[in-house]
Amino acid sequence: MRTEVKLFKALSDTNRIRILKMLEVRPLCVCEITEILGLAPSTVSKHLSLLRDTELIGDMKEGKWVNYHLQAGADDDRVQQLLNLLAEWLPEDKIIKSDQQRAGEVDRNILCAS
Amino acid sequence: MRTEVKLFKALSDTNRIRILKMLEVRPLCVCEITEILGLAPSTVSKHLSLLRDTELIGDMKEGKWVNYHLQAGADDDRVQQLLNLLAEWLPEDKIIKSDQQRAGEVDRNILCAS
DNA sequence: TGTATACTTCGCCATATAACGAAATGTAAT
DNA sequence: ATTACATTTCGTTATATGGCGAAGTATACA
Repeated sequence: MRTEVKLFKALSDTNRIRILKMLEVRPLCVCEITEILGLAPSTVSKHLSLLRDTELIGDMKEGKWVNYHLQAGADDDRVQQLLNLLAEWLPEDKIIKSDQQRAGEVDRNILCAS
Repeated sequence: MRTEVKLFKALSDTNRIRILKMLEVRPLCVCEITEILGLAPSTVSKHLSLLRDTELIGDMKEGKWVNYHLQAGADDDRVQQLLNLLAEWLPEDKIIKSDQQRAGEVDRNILCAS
């Protein structure tokens, strides 16, 4: 039951839901997510490692950036089921829609260290 | 997004998951759930009202008892989707199996005020 | 009417969580 | 090498959460 509770805990935070919904658009690095959420980088990093612990997301190093992505085709069925649910949810949420649009537009080269 | 987060929060506690899985067997009153969980009645009552707030469960007064039941055919699709997921999950969990067996066996007339 | 029973509400305490900034780590570019 | 930058880790703080027992409410039964 530990796994299940951990999954639900991971999903029970507004900022983590926002992150997952952004990642539906495309993989993003920490500074892009940080910019969109408007939180401190350390805070975002913590949310991301929590999500990664549940395998809802994964990461890929690319030079000095770390790209986070949804764990498509996750080993754990439960992860996939929850991501599927979430993909159908919140289609009309204003914050989510705005986040997703920004996720499509942000450019890390302009954004970071500007 | 508030509703979604609230739903996930409701599900991110071991004892609340146990309650929902017990209620898959049949409706139960507070003292039955209290007995199975081994918590203080006030604690169980709090969990139940939190679950009721999300409409994952509903209640029906029956004399001096309050029967809680899963919200089958919930108004909110999301509630139904989560209950469906949960119904498939944890089929082999020892605690859940034991809880469910006890839920099938307990008799409030013997149990309460004994 | 009074007493027992089932449940809820309230106040309290311990722990968990989310936020931040500062410091540490690792990579790229000069 | 040195510097800059992206990210993580650590320490701290404020708030949220889950637990309990005591007191309150409501219903049934004597």
